[in-house]
Amino acid sequence: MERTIVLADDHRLVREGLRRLLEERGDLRVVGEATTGYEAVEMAAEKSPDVVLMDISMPGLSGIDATRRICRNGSSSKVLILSMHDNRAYVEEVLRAGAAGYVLKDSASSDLLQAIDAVCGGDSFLSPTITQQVVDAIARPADRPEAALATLTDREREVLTLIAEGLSSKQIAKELGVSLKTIESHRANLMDKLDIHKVSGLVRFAIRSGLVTA
Amino acid sequence: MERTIVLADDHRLVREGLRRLLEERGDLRVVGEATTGYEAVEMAAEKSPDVVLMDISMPGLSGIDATRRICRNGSSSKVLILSMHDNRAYVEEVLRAGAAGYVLKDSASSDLLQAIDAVCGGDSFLSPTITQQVVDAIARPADRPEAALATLTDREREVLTLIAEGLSSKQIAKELGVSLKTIESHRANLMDKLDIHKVSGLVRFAIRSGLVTA
DNA sequence: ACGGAAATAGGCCCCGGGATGGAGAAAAAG
DNA sequence: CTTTTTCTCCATCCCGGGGCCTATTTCCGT
Repeated sequence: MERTIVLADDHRLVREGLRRLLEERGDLRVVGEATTGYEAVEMAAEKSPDVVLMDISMPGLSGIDATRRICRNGSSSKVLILSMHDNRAYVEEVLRAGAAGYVLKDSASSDLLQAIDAVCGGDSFLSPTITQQVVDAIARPADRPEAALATLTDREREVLTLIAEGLSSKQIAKELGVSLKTIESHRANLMDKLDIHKVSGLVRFAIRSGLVTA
Repeated sequence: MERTIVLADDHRLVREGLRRLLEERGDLRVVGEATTGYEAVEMAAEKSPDVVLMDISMPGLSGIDATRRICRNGSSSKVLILSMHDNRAYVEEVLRAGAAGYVLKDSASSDLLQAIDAVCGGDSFLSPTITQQVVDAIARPADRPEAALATLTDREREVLTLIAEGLSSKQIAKELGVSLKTIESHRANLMDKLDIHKVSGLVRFAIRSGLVTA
């Protein structure tokens, strides 16, 4: 089955190179080329390609903004970002904009072809380097707060959880069936141990520690 | 260059099948098989393979715990999880345990081979389905609150951010160079608009919205 | 020019809760 | 069995801030 593709990149040589790379495979056909974000949005609407291969840095409307518009317009086209940047912040932004994949420009061509297959199949694709970063981000967080969390007693951890869930000391007291004063003590003690003296800080600590979800 | 591999799975037929699958390629050699988590840990220490291909559900020590031990022992072996479960909770747990990749059991064999190459090269690898989930998790958060967030004025959003960062109204007033009462007004207004009347709720909303990080 | 939204500011009341300082009982650790 | 930790409870002080109401200025869109 043939896949249709729109290329969006402001450098002609890059577009021509990509076009040859893609069409070499036989089942991929480039049906349009855009040189600005605006053109990419228009062309996505006109041609309804399976994939829009989008560069981020383009004159006028950036690739990120173009992605946002295409995805917001309920298009069935998948946007695959082709970028030279491997910052995690960038990646998060384009994914939030609705991109289905993120391929680095120094990837092997096989990676790009694989990415196209993945997004056409409804899956997401991230370049290995990006995947690495995402995995690091998932793996890291639980390391730090765990130590401080361990210094709390079971009861204190329970109280902290309920604080982070938005209950007042009075509500917590009722919930746990003890006196208001008791909760206030636990509260004071855990704040002391964690050296966090604001509700906002406690909530963020509880979320980082996995006691509650944001 | 030849890669050495240790298989850890409690089902013999699975191990034998994997062994053939891997050795078919010529540059992969299975140097050991483990049937429990304990055996996997021992074998990783003895043979120092490039990759430990680890099932999660094994009698005794689970694959997750085995992964944790192997990684904590400063082994240079990469652990590649081979699992039938695609729960995000599972994935996060094994990644935190130190696994370099996560491959689903219903993947194509080419995915598995690719995963082995990736982790040997120092990259991480996630099965496409898993990548999809991770991307969703990154992309989603900004969707829901965005509507409510849009009803806030720039100033209110600014104040909300500072509240979530733990500043008191007085500090925010100083920071923004306006009167305390002004901040209290903004505060009251944004709480009204969001219908969130507790600091804890505001902080969680701000985190979900991406205004601040946990 | 007029109406509305946003940003600014003030007053008043009162509740939640942080800081400080004890104190007794039960459970775990030694 | 003693010591320590944990959980329980109480009092006083006073600040931060939520609820409620009003008012001024600026700016934007009609």
